[in-house]
Order: sequence, then C-alpha cells, then structure tokens
Amino acid sequence: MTPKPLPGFRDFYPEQFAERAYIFETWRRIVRRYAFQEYDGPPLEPLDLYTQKSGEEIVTQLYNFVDKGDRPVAMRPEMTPTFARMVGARAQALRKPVRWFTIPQLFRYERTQKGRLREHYQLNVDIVGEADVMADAELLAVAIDIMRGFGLTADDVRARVSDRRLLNGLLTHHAIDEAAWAEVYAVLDKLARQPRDVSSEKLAAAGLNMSQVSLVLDMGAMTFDQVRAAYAEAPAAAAHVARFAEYVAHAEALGVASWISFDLTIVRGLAYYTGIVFELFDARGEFRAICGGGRYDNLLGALGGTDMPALGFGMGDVVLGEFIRERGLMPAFTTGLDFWVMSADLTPDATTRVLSLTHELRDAGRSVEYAFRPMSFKKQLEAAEKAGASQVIVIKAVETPSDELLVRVMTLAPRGERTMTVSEFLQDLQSNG
RNA sequence: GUGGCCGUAGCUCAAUUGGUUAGAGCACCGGAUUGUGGUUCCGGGGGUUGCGGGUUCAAUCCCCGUCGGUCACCCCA
Repeated sequence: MTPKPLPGFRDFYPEQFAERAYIFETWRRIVRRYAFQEYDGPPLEPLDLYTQKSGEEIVTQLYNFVDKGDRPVAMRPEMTPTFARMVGARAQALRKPVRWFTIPQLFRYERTQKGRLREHYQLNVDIVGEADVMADAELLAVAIDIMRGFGLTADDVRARVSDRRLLNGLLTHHAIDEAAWAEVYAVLDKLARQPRDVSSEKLAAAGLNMSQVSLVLDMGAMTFDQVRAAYAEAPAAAAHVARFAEYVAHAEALGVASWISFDLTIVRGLAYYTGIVFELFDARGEFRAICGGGRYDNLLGALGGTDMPALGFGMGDVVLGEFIRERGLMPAFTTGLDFWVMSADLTPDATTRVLSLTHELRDAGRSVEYAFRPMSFKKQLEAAEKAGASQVIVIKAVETPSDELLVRVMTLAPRGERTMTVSEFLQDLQSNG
C-alpha cells in the first residue's frame, strides 16, 4: 500500500496546484485593487497565543506539541492573534487605516467533512483604525468583488448581513435581559436548522416572555425596511438603524447592493464580533459559507495590544474551490509549452544543435522541452503533443549556401508548417515579442 | 467526541445470491524494421481486493475489529 497524506491533508499534483494558484492569483488581483498590502507571520506559534483568550478546551482542536526547547507550540488555527500581535507591536507607527491581507495555511485537528479539512488556505483581509461604517462597506465590497473576479454573479452568491449593535438595540428596546442575549444569538444562529418549538423552549428557558419569544422567532424573516419602519424612532435602536442605513447606501455606491440580503440570523460563532457581520453563501444553499467576517472593535485591546477599531473577513480555499468547480467556473489549465525542439537526424552533432537552439529560445524567455534520448520522428511529435507544445521546431541537417541551418516550424493546432533559416526564425521570434 | 454510508489497478467500474490463475476501458511505457503527424494495430508494467482476525472444504463477497474516505451532528476560535 502506497503511503497517503495524513487525514484531512492534501497533496497538490500539478493539476490541483494550478487550481490553487488560480484561486490565490484571483484573490491577490482583486484585493490589491482595494489597496490592501500583503503580509505573513509564522505558521507555528506559542500555544498560549491561542489558549489565553479562548481557554484550554481549544487545545482539542489544535495541532500542538512541545518543541525541543520545551516550548508548548501550535500550528496556527487562525490568523487573527498573529495579526493582532503584529499590528499591536507597531500600533503607533502604522499609517491608519491599516489595510492588510494574507493567505496563510491554517490547521485544525477535527474530523473532516464537506468543505472542511484539517488544513486549508484562507484569505484574510483586515482593516484597523477606522470606526466609520464606510470601512465596513469597503470590506464587504472587496469580498463581493472577489466573487465577481471568479465569474460569479449576484444570482450565484448572496451576502447575508447583520449588525450586532442593531440587534442588541432591538433586544434592549424589547426589554430582553442582557443575560439572555447569548442564548438569543444561539437560537438565531440555528433558526433555520432547528425546529421552531425547540428554539421557543430554549428562549423561554432563558427567561424570555411569550411576546419576546415570538419576536425573536420572527426576526429571521425581517427585512431592513421593516426594521427601519418599526424602530427608526425607538430610542435604544434609532442610532443603529441610521448607521446601518448609511452602510447600505455606501455599499450601493460601491456597486454591491444587489448582492446583499439583510439577515438577523447571521451571528457568526465568534464571541468577539461587535458590529456589522456578514457571510457569503451560494444562492442555492448547497455549500457552507464561502466567507465570513465583520467588525471586532474590542479584540485588539483584549489580546493585549492597543485598543483600536478593527474589522476583517476570512475566505477559505476549500469551499470556494468546490463552489466554482461545481459552477463550471474553474478554468481548464493546460501544461503550456512554447516549443518542442528536435532534429531531423539523430547524429551527435544534431543533439548539440538541438541543445544550442533550446538554450537560445530559453534565453529569449520561451519554455522549451526536447527528448532526452534518441527518438523516432513520430515518437517525438507524439511526445510534443502530449507535452502541450504549441510549436515543434525541427532542425534540418541540410545547410544553406550561407552555411545557415534550416528549421521547420510546425504548428500543432491548427496544423501548419514553414521552413526558414535559424536566424530568420529567431528574428521572427523577437518581432513577435 | 457521536452516528450513517462506502473501501477491487493511477482513474471509472466488473467478477454467477461464497467456487479455478480477480478482469475491462481510460491513463502510462514499449513496438509496428531511418522516420513527416494525432487515427489504428500489437505488446508490457502495474492488485497482499485498505489492514488484521473470524466463520467455511473454499472469502473480493458473510461476521468482528481497525485504518482510510464520505456525509451529518457537535464545533466553527
């Protein structure tokens, strides 16, 4: 039995690597349009970077061990603590707002399932130092623009958006005790996946009265227009309603309004989100969330750095790859090769001529392959074909009166050929860039 | 951590309700006598039927365990 990779880990053969490279390139291409700068940190971190805020139970989902210097360490399961440290260390010096992105490989020890492995790459885009909702709109716009970069449309992907502060305002307005908010969040998060009476029981157990329970149960269906109509004048919620309206207006001006759905059931598991949160889903609901993020204004301070407003999102390569593959949007990658060089005869001199011309072509920036041992003409053409060469160069043994070698330039698809001298050929190459 | 389904060649699948030496297509490699094209033809390499035990005269097939895959739950920092 040939060895396999560890469970949940992937080998990237050239075909898969090409797909991964395509995803990374698209991420970078779009994110740079929004003027974000790329950074990275260590893939291995001190264990307590992750246990300090999250507690010891998180260790069960970490790849952690003690290194040879007796240091408890862990493979990074997320980028945020590293990011917080890096920003915190230069908090005063960095130009604000900080606009950074990274594509780390992250690790988590848990059972694999659809869209979830033990290792994945995750685009992280963050903004630090800006409290205005314009930054929230900008962040959402990048995420959505990335979808467009992959050829997806507003019919393929929905951006479901909520706002913790707005939600809290509504709960306050309805006199729902703050001690019950965590349970309300949990119920909202599961609203679509959990029977209504179960949700209802949980809310009642948390101390909500009947009208409060039905209010929460109905929140999942509320549009922003309904919220605005009902709470624009409510003291506890008015400011939050106004701010969210501003956010929507900015998003519209940035061209992404048609992708957005207001959805109070978007909670995000993270306890640290403080404001607008969003997730990107495929419109048919067949996949996990493609992307998730939001505002976490208190986190940098809580992690021991300078307290600054911050927001960001993560987008993994696994679900995204599954999704664009399923939609037929993953390009077919060919093993491109500019030239296959061969000789019409098989003498030792011919071999030297093949290598010399190959060298010249490579100096000119072309990708070139040739046979490592004597092969029949037909065999080489087949080999050139399989290698994906666009042209085959056959060096002819017959020399011209001017002592110049002739080459036959054969184009494979569509089939065609021309014969010329080597210098003509190289000249031609230059003029064609 | 809990549960369902599934493991035969690199890939997709066969193999008579347990029966001889586990086959085919694709892919890969070589050949069709010094060669000018993708077709075609011939040949070859490749399997401890995931692994270990059990039942049986006999196991790819039935049973148990284990490992792996997959899907859901939990969780999603």
